[in-house]
Amino acid sequence: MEQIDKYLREHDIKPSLQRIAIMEYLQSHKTHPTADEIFNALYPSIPTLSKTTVYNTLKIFVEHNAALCLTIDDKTAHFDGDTSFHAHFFCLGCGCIYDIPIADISNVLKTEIDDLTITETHIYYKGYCKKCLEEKLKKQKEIN
Amino acid sequence: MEQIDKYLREHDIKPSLQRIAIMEYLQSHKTHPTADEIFNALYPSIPTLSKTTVYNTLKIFVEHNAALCLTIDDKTAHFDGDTSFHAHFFCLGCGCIYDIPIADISNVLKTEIDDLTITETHIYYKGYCKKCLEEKLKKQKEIN
DNA sequence: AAAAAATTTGTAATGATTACAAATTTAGAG
DNA sequence: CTCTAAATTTGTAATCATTACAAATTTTTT
Ligand SMILES: [Mn+2]
Ligand SMILES: [Mn+2]
Ligand SMILES: [Zn+2]
Ligand SMILES: [Zn+2]
Repeated sequence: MEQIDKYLREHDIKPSLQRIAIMEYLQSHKTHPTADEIFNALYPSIPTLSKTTVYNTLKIFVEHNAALCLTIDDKTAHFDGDTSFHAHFFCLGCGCIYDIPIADISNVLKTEIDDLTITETHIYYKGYCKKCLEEKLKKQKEIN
Repeated sequence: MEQIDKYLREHDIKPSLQRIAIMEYLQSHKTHPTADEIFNALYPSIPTLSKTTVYNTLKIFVEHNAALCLTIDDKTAHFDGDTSFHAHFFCLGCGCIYDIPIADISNVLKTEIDDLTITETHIYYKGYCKKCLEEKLKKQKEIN
């Protein structure tokens, strides 16, 4: 818990009960949760928590590079407490998101393009996890 | 225009006045427009056009791999009539999206991971275009 | 202890997207 | 050509994630 406090300070974020709880949740759950999922998970232990606070806090985390906002899912934003460079897999069936380690491609990816200043690079895979692929094939069969 | 008709048929999409107009717009405007932008652009020439039709049609295009849906912008979906593999740059200031050619990284990117079946691979850069970076620096100065 | 600043909260608004049923158009059979 | 069914389009209402905003609370400074 002291680690979280330190992590926030290192990113110029003043720790508070809510901020610590949200960052602690982000870093201990590698599921890339949505704001809503974080709220529902923390609400029982922090009954005064407001959903607005979750949204506000996540925005602060992202602005201070203490967390990543993933726009891989067109329905809702997902958040990642791991800011190291890695790719993501998004299942079009169930919506789960997995981390995908990526070899060093600094020689392939650009850090500057023409007059564009790059601040973030994202690599996303989309497809179907094992469970969802099986269900999909089963439905295909039923049709034929 | 005949080209569009053929392109749609090749993707098993029955051409209609609206579908042709939307695909024609997508392929002739490399701006990665939103559904709303497409609607506003086509409405003058097709006054009966419904925004629902634009959404429905774009969904069909994506399902048939005749267009790409970009989730790079957390505000709204953008669409791309170019389905060849390329990366995108999204300006966090003005929201413009540029195509970024990408060297062949088939050796780096995966096509199969564990039990995950990949159907799409996306590479996104985020940052600031020249104009927006200058505005941003100007505002910084004003503060200091 | 009082005042100011920062943070949190609850509610209302926003805005993109979807659900749905009616209207229109297209395709096929006779 | 005419009738009927299927496909497509349309308009409106609903959904739902996110944000705006102002009041309440907590923290910091004086
Ligand atoms: Mn991750
Ligand atoms: Mn493109
Ligand atoms: Zn799945
Ligand atoms: Zn810009």
